[in-house]
Amino acid sequence: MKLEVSCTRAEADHQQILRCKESLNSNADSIEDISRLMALAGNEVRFKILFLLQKEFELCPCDFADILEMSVPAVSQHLRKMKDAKIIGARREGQTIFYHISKKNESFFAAILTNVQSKRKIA
Amino acid sequence: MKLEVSCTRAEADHQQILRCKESLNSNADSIEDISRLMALAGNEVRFKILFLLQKEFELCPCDFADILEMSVPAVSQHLRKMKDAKIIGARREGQTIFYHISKKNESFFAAILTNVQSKRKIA
DNA sequence: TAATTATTTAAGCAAATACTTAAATAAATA
DNA sequence: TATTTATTTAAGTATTTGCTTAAATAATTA
Repeated sequence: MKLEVSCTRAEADHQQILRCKESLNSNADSIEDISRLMALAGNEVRFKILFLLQKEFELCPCDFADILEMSVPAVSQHLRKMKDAKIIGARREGQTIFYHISKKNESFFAAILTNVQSKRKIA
Repeated sequence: MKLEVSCTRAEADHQQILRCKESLNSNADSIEDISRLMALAGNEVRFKILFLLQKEFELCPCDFADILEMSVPAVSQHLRKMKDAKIIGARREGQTIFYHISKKNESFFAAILTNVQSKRKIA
């Protein structure tokens, strides 16, 4: 891949391009963090898990397996990804492990999940 | 995969499970829509494109190629995905095509992209 | 302590993703 | 009209993802 300027159009605004590069650079960490969160929430199964956790506060892997009609290991692997990313947390009660949305990301996902309900009203 | 109830724990709240299933069902369309948006925005390159479009209003494929330091076809394929999903729109000016965030999703992404800046302040 | 139950982990595989390079469109200009 | 420029499209490929099945942990109960 060429690393030179790819476009030679006269109208190209080089100040704008520089400004954009700097903006990406100074926000690099949070851009990476948030796009990672979005990628995790962008899987339909995980999005449903987050949607349900917001409504019910906490649920266990076998609840999810029942509700989503999928295997327990498949659910468990999704939960693990979100737990690794600190999107959700876990609490043990005997053999059962209850998952919940972590405090840290509660408001972020609340803002996104709001759109599920509002969109339904419109439709 | 077994389609039966996967978990036999006595404490399982069958009303809760039913309520969850119904909630997913009645919101199925918007859940699918929004998780699809999230998946598209969850790619770091596309997230950067949206971030830049929010700041600069409109940019062309070769601007993005310069700024993101990647090939024009690679950029173009990301733009196409977002255009197909109506996340962004396009306007032609001679040979140059300028992309912008579509009115429809402007506020949705604004809410998400806000977190980029605020997170930077905290850090 | 042995068996059962809930969950996780690991290996394997099919599908999806994101790039590459080359070719095709489309508009501007010589 | 031929050439250049901006963009898109298409084919090929390596990587990632999300499932499956089987085995491993961990806690409860008989």
